[in-house]
Amino acid sequence: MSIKIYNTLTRQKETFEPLEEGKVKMYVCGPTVYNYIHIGNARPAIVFDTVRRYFEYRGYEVIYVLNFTDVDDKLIKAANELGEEVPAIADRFIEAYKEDVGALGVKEAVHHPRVTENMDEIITFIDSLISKGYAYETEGDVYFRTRKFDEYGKLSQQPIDELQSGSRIEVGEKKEDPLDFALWKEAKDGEISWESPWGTGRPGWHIECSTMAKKYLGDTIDIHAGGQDLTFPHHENEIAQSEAHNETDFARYWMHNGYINIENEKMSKSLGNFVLAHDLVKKHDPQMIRFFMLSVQYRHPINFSAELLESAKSGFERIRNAYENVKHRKKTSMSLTNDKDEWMEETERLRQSFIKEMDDDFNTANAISVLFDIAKSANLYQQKEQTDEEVLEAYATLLEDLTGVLGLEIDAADELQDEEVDAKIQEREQARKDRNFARADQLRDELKERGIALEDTPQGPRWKRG
RNA sequence: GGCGGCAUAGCCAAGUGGCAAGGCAGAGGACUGCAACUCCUUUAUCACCGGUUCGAAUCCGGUUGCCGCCUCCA
Repeated sequence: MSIKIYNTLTRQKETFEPLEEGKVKMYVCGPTVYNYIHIGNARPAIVFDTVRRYFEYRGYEVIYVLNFTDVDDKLIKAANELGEEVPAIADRFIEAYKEDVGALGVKEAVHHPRVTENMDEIITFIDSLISKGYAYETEGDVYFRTRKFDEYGKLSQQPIDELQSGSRIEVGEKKEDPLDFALWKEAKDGEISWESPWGTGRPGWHIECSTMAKKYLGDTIDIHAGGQDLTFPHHENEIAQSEAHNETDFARYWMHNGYINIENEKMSKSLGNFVLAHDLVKKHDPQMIRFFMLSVQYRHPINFSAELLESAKSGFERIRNAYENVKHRKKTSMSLTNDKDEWMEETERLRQSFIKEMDDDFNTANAISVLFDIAKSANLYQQKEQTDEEVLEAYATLLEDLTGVLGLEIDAADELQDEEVDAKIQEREQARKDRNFARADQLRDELKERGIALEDTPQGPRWKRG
């Protein structure tokens, strides 16, 4: 069995074949760090983290690179507005990004390159493009000669002449052609800048990714990923730069995630209808946000609302309950042999069906439906009069493994310990024995007010927070 | 104007040629002292109109509606 990926470049699903056996070289376009990220920015972080986790689950080593754009127009603007230096702002929001995305279960990348730390490589890259005739300098700026790259438009599948009709020609244009894009921008007075053969300035937006992907992963990488809107022009330009420079294919598989909408409208900083991940993870269990995001195929749009988040939460509770049911039952189970084998086979069958769904272009929506199948199966087994410890353990492990692949943390506190709660439960049990149900209910209500939910099972009472 | 996507039950969402997954919400039942958890039962002429086919949500043509990219954007 093999993993299939929908490749934007070919507009079809293709079997994944790594350049190097057992390795995946993956570059994801990261945030421009001038503000907190909104939940739209959180989607690619979560989606591609899940892709990475799945590759790892399937035995690949993933060299995961996610860059930070720590100098550009928006950062300079923010610096002016806040009266701070660009690096201070960048540092602050890189930390915030890591914190927010970390709360959402996203693993740290293997490399987190920053533009400002790769300035030499960027300048060398641009210089080399000029030598090859793919770029030219005018009045301190350097532009890429777009029409010289024959395959321009192959990712977005736009005929080059149609692009021109839509492109904006700015006043005081220094470009040879409106399609040309900036590799290097001359610094205005007081702007943060670096020395270069073309005077002081800073890199254009696209060049950083070409340079850093090459530096950390090589001339050709396996997977390049990002939001749908980056397809054009960002990724198209990256291809042009990298392939002109390296004279080989840049990325083999291009993956793009769909948008998050608010009230069916695109969420964006410019429209002002965005929800900051920073705020959201404080209001809701970040696990639920992640579960919600993964409940839809990554290429499709998601509509976001508090109601939908609640609905996802109820769903995830079901899976978590099944896990707790199994864990709890394990305490009172014994070893049996009669139907053990078929249940063990059942757990393996369920694991395989999860793999099958994820193999199909990381279909997390279907993978989650397998999680629900597992929950049902586990609940049915757990309710039998006699249960086998190994089977229960197999279900628990299965749920831990597969929720882990999705970056979800199911492993709640194993042994809840609280003497005061235990004392109340004991008291309630006595009251129940005495058929003093008024007192028993009173005790249960008291606990509930403290955020502790009691559940009576055939194996005795248990409790959980929430 | 160019390129592309979407339309499936009250809501969310898979499925892309062979009897329409799953979840949430609702209804009924089992379990329970009552609950909770759980289990069982239950809800769809797949936007519309044509066509291809033994067979279409799925392929083709058209219509309508919504959305995105072409300009900073995940």
